Amino acid sequence: MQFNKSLIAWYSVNKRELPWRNTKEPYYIWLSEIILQQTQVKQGLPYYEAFVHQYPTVFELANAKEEAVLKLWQGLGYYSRARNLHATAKYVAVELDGIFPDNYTDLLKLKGVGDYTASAIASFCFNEVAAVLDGNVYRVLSRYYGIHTPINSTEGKKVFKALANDAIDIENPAEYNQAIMEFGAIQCKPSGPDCLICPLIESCAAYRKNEISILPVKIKNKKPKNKYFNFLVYISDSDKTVIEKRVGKGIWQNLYQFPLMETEKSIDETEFLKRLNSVESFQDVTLFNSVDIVHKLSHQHLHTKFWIIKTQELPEKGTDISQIEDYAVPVLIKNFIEEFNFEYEI
DNA sequence: AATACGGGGGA
DNA sequence: TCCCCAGTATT
Repeated sequence: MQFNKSLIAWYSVNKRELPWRNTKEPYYIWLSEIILQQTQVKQGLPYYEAFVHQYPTVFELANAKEEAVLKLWQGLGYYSRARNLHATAKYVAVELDGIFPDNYTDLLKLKGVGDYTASAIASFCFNEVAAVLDGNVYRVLSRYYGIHTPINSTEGKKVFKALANDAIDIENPAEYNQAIMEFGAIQCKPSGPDCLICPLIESCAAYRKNEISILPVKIKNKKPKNKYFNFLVYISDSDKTVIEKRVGKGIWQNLYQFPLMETEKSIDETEFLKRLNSVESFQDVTLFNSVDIVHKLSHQHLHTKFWIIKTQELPEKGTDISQIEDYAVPVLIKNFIEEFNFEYEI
């Protein structure tokens, strides 16, 4: 059997039951695809359920506050996805009367929708012949055809795109796209793939040449950069603290945090007080964590200290401590809030 | 052509 | 530690 027909046959037997597989409604497909970008099904699933429950149609999502969307997205990462999700919902609801574009070219124009997502929606919802190319597809194709071109190089993207367009089943692009991704996700896994029960074992170049473990080839990531964060956790006599919105560029845009003092290296209390007192009058300061909390992102390692500052008056307008859970915060801040337990402290 | 952008999980 | 994940936008 051909490569694509074999995958479809495999898929019909082995596919997982997932909520977005029971619909062709573009809103649900789009929502699931945005959530699943660089995110495993297991991690994204509860978020998908929450969004569908909270925003059953594109109109509810469009009418929501961005703050509410970010709060529901909290913990999933890559927050530009949530901001773009909301912006696109507003665009589709208002400008397109709630009707999503019905083809690859127009879908691609939506914020947060790139080549992969446009292909996925176009094929799943409208059966357009548009081959998806995600991490799973790269792996399956590179192994099956024995391609050593790095998948994250410009050349590689070109080569694999051509291969994907060549392999797609033009009679059933939706099934084929689902099939090759599912196959990559649960059988042709990054490590320890189940080759011995693989329907493609006879014709798989990587298996024949014993290259399963070295394919796909990928250009290595650069080392993450170290950063040193000091969060100023104020507690006033009237049980307020200071929390502020992250604006501008960089990570966690539009999420909330305690006032941040970033330093070149890890600092001690003397150094901290020196920098703090150059701005403010006396405070009672204690360090929450004696050892830096290292929050690891894919491109940054954040060495973090939380400084508890008890004070009569806040340096700026405060927020009731009882309300901090309402704000969308990075996981680093969320973990601190849970561990610190303000209620016990005040 | 590179880099920024999160967080969780597997080996 | 390092790699991967239903990638996209910006530089």
